[in-house]
Amino acid sequence: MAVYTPGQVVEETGFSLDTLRYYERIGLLEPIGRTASGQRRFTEEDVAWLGMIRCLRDTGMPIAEMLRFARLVRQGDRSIRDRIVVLADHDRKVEAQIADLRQKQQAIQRKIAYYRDVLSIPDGLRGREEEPAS
Amino acid sequence: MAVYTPGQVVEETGFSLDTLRYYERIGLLEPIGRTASGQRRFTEEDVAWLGMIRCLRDTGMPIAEMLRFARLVRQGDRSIRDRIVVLADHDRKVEAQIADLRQKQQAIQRKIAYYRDVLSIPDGLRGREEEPAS
DNA sequence: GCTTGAGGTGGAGTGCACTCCAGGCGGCAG
DNA sequence: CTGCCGCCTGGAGTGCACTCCACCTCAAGC
Repeated sequence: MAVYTPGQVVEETGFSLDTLRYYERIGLLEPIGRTASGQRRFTEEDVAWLGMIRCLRDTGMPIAEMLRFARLVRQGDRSIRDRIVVLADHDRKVEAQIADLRQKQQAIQRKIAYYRDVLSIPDGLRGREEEPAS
Repeated sequence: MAVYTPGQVVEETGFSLDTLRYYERIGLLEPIGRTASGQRRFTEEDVAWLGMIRCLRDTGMPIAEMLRFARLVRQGDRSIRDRIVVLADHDRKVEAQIADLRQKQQAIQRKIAYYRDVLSIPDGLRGREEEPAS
């Protein structure tokens, strides 16, 4: 089974070396295997788990909650129902996040449109207008 | 023209009183008008600007960039082209953010589906399966 | 007149998620 | 043999965006 050096994992996952060590320290990664001289060697499984971490992190899950999820994963198959609960809950939060982002984005786009509009009115004809209620 | 007490602005904008003061201190809000005894009174315009701030902040614009935008706004109409550049640029970033979120969300949903699948297989028939490549 | 509550100030503190540093080790290319 | 590179450790430091604190003042209600 293939193993990865820290450098390769940095390359593959996009996490910095310091971040990987940090994640191990706080227990988000279980202790990573070592060579005789003490260097880390990540397994395929470690890298896959880091992929999961990336998804959760990039969708805004705080580390404390990822830790809770990590503990569930370590409990093995009997925690699968709980894991579904955690992920489904997070999925809902991501959905809400996207909806909120879309809404705010529309306000920004309206503002851009408003500015474009102001520019398209020749200076001489421009009255004292209100800005839109953003 | 209507004015708002700090409490009313907290109510309307959802920013905390401390945050409002902080925004004024760092110059994200221009100096807010005061009563004779020194209490803030926000104008309609201040509140509208706070609405803009909220959009930008909630879509991930760092304060440093909001400050740049605020400076443009203070320069008046001749900065409108620059403001469009800033907002359009940010709009693109928000779009990318949403796309990324959607993608990560799908990975999470696949994971949920995988877990549901594991649960639906009676224990006795369950083999030694790999987790999906997240 | 006294309490209560909203608000004022300057400055220190917080929480999160890293990120950096000094000093040291093991392997290998020249 | 000598660099140098990649990696090791414990611990300190960073950046961001607030948030809290102690202490003070004003305005209104009982």
